[in-house]
Amino acid sequence: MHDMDAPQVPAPGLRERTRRAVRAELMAEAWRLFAAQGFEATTVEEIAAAAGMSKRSFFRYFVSKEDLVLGNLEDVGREVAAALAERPADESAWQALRRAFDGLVAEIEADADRFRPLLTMLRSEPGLHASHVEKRQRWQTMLAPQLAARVPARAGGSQDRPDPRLAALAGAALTCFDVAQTAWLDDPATDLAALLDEVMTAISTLTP
Amino acid sequence: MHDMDAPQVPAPGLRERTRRAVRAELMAEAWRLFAAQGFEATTVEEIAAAAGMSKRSFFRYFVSKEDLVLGNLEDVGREVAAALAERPADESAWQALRRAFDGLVAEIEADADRFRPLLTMLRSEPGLHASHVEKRQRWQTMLAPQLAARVPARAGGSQDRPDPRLAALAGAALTCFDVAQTAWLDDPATDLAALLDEVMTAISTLTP
DNA sequence: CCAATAATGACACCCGGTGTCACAGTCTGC
DNA sequence: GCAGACTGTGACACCGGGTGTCATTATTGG
Repeated sequence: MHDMDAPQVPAPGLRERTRRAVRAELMAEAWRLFAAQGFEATTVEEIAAAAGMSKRSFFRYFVSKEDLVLGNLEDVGREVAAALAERPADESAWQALRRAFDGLVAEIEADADRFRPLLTMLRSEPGLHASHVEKRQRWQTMLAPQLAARVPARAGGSQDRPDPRLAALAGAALTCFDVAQTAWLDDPATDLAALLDEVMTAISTLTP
Repeated sequence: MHDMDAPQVPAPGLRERTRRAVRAELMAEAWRLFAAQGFEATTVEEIAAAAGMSKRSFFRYFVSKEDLVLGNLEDVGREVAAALAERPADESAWQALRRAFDGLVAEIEADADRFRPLLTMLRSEPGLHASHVEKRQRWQTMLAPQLAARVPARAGGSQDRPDPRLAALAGAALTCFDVAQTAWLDDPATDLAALLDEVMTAISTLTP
């Protein structure tokens, strides 16, 4: 394999670099406005104007106004799924799920000052909240297949369709994460990791 | 307690009756159009015209186009919460949650032919799906407080804030319901109750 | 029958989002 | 150096969901 022709990952290329710069500029400007007037009250035209461009061009960088806020959530989901895939094989599904969140939890707690207003906005603005919940529910479909090896085979079910128990486990873990995150937002004293531990062990001990 | 002076429930009043009739008419007309062309492809103006009224009047009966589809979900959530509250006290939280779904499960299976296209549409149309997920997540806040008596007191937590473990249990049960419902849509052969049983017992047995 | 009240239609408007077109820049190969 | 091809951009019109307003029309109650 030659070098010189790597398509996207190792060669950002000037095109892609400027594109990323403009996206970052738009995000920064948008965030300033959101903090000042809220998400809904800020219009796309304002954001575009603040970054010195037309509304039409804004939509060439973000597919929607919500995408500006929630776009990177897709990658975060992939990171969690990757972390789950790399957990040792002797961990149970539930343990592995708990550990798969470690990176994200650490990241959030590391600069909580940046994440707290973001997450708070995600809960307060209705449209944003809906999209957030939906996007995060799609993590479930990324995580579920990774659990197959950690769960005994299904009793009677057909093997061709995806095992709903895996989806349920992944979904329950994500619910725990969401609940812990919410409690963490409401009570700045406690730390997120402890909350997640408490909530996930509650599921394992209180479900029979 | 006298009778004769119940304010709204037993005395619909002609005003409210016609209002309900118009709402029903709009829903029927809308559903016909949705089935023919899909949710997004059907415009509010079409629905209103089909029911013989202006677009403006449509929004006097439904706060949004999505509300026409998801409006009753609010009441369904209340029904589930009521069913949960009436479960015998000796049932565990998880058992009570499972049983609280019985009414809804029976209702769905009773006329599956009506629910199947509805639920399928909720999953296929993106905007609708987002609102659905969000609305159903609000069931969590209705169910969680009912579980307090079925769960041992928290270890170190403050008593003034809501117990996140309750929200996690309710949320996990709702996730199970959602997963079972999805599997039921994909595989018309199995019955919903059995799927819900399988998935909820999977959570209780596979979480350690 | 008449006055207060509610429902309606018509119209203008906002905002998120898209399609289109013409124009500028840049990057190629000749 | 130049003709392209490709890309990014602004301008404009347009769509559709949703709202504010106002004048007109039922309905209701006295």
